[in-house]
Amino acid sequence: MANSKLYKGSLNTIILKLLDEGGRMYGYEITQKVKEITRGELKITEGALYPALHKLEAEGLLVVEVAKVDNRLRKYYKLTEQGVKEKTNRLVELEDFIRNMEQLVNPKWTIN
Amino acid sequence: MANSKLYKGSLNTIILKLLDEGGRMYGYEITQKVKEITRGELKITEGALYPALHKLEAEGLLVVEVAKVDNRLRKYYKLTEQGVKEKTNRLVELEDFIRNMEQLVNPKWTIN
DNA sequence: ATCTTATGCATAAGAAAATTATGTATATTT
DNA sequence: AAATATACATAATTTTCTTATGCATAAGAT
Repeated sequence: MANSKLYKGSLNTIILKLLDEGGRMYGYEITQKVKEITRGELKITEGALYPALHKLEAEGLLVVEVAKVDNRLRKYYKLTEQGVKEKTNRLVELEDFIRNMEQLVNPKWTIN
Repeated sequence: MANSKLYKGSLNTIILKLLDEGGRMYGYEITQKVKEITRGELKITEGALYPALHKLEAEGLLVVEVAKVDNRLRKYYKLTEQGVKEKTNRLVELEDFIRNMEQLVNPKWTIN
């Protein structure tokens, strides 16, 4: 995914958020979008992405729709109703995580 | 570590940062400090902490000093010179990570 | 014309980092 | 006396990712 181990665990959140925005996206499109948004700093590998998509689908958070464009296969994914809810949860978790990490590395107020 | 998977991969960064501030700390103290700073939201488990400390020590980023307080054992850890450098790198990575994640979930500027 | 890169999917083996479950031992609180 | 807090440790398992590989078509470069 990246040179930093910090991204471990964040892939599902990223997928859910992008699908929420994009309406529907296919795997390769997700990898490109992420690369674009992070200006090349984060590259989603296929070995991580496809299993993650399959898992989210199996969990009922995504539905897939197969299309053929230019004689090439595409699998469009979109959020289910449950997926939208889970996306919201994941984003809250992400905000909490970021807040806690910033508090840890740059404490704004001390307790004692 | 926490209910959210996002913390996966961030433990070493947390340890290095806390030791940089605290000068020297022992394992249990780290767990309490983290709980305190995050107001209970992040609990470091021993099963994660102790192996992590041992690994950082083996990598030469920490040195240990054993003490006996109230007839109980304590292993004080502190950063080596190399540990201080690595801490700096990890904090930069953390900032990059946070910046990228915020850009992904809440894009402030579009590219196209 | 051929080779490389881009597009598009997929899985399998292995590594890394955690969780969960134990285990030992002393001190303090109820 | 029992439960909780303090203090360390490891082993089995799970989760998530990397790395490597595989197949196939389209487009661009030499």
